[in-house]
Amino acid sequence: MTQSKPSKPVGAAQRPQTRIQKRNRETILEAGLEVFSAFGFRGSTLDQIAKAAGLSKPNLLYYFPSKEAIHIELLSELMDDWLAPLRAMDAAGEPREEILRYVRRKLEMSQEMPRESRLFANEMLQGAPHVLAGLSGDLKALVDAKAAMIRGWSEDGRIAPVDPYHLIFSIWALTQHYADFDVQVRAILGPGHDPFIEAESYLEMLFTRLLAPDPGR
Amino acid sequence: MTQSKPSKPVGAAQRPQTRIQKRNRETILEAGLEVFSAFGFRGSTLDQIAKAAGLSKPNLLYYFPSKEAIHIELLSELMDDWLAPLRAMDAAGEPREEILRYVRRKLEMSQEMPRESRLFANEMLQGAPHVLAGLSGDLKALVDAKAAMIRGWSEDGRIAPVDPYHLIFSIWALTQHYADFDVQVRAILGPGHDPFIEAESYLEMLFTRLLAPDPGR
DNA sequence: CGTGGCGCTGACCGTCTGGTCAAATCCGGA
DNA sequence: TCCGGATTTGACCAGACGGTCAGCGCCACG
Repeated sequence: MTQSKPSKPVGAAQRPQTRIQKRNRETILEAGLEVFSAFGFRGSTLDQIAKAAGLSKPNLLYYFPSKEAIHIELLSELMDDWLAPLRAMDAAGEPREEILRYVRRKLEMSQEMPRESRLFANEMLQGAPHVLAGLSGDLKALVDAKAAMIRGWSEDGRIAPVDPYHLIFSIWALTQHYADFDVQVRAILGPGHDPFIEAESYLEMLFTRLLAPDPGR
Repeated sequence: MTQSKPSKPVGAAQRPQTRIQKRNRETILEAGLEVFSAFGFRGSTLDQIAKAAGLSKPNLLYYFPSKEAIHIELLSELMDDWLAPLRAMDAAGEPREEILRYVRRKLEMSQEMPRESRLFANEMLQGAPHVLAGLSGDLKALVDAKAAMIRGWSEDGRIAPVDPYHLIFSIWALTQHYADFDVQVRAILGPGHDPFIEAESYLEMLFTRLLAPDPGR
């Protein structure tokens, strides 16, 4: 029977005990984010991650059972942070301000956490093999709730009538685009432009016009 | 000196002579598109592509000098098709109709050519190592020209004032999102929804409201 | 000042991967 | 029919990859 390695930390199941464990797990996840977001899952190697973390490859595998485990851990951590601003959208607030705040916050996150955005985009492009369950579960439930809220605002005439699901999609698409396609955006704008500053006022204008109630009547 | 393989086809430099060559090159590119778009460049293997093409691996390398050569060929072919609708935007047309036609065509392409869209997105996420030159060259020139055109429309009061560059970015982001994040979109909408049909009317509405001249005054 | 277990590592393994090569097969034109 | 080049392939290679393992240091605690 198996002996040895009696307390090898497995995945994220148990409580991370030692502070060394906590520190090294965080170091590894940080390095994993750096590498995975730049090269994708299959394009990244344990050696790359180990080097970025300043640890040896076997040491990585002492804290995580496999390369995939690091990836999965990153993705599940990500989903929480990523959706927090959507959760914060408040039915009691002023509708256009709530939506615009969400747009602004999401754009901020694209600027400050482009690696997370790319990691997520990569996962989606591959067909979301690791998070598909989460998508049609938690995420769908959250979006359903918020969509109902937005629909309520539309029906009350506080914002123009819009499909709330596609409104949310368009917020995601427009904000994450500036992180995921950063190279293209910068190549086209040329030097001397800050994509994110310009995007902020552009998106504010776009959603203001889109949501203005009684646009023509 | 090198003898043998006197007429081995190299890249896309020479004229593809035989019809066998033409057929097989097309078969390989089709298979490469299938595999690369699903797994990314590093995530795809020559064996996968060979299997998808129904050819042997050495045979692949008889027609293309390397895995990367297949990838590059696909990307450069792609850029042309991908930008054709933008090229077709006509200064002489009715501005809103020209822009909306572009949006519709781009959305159509997302639906009909999702593999190309994902291939391109993958390349962007990795920092566009193979097409960076093209981005800041041809692409930038094309976008500059069309942006100037759109700015002219704005200044003439035929559409509302908008930053033309970010207008173009938003068209790309909103249409390609439905191809690249297809899994997520479908997971959230649930069965019984056709994302692309809904997207068409949503985007038409969005850009109509965005571009309507004299929105409030 | 032991000592037991946590933390860490060099060496190693089996597999996969991109690519090569010599040889076999195919095929159109003379 | 025959031939030379075009096409195809099985066998192979060197390196990279994810992962394993036995053992070594080190440190907290008694």
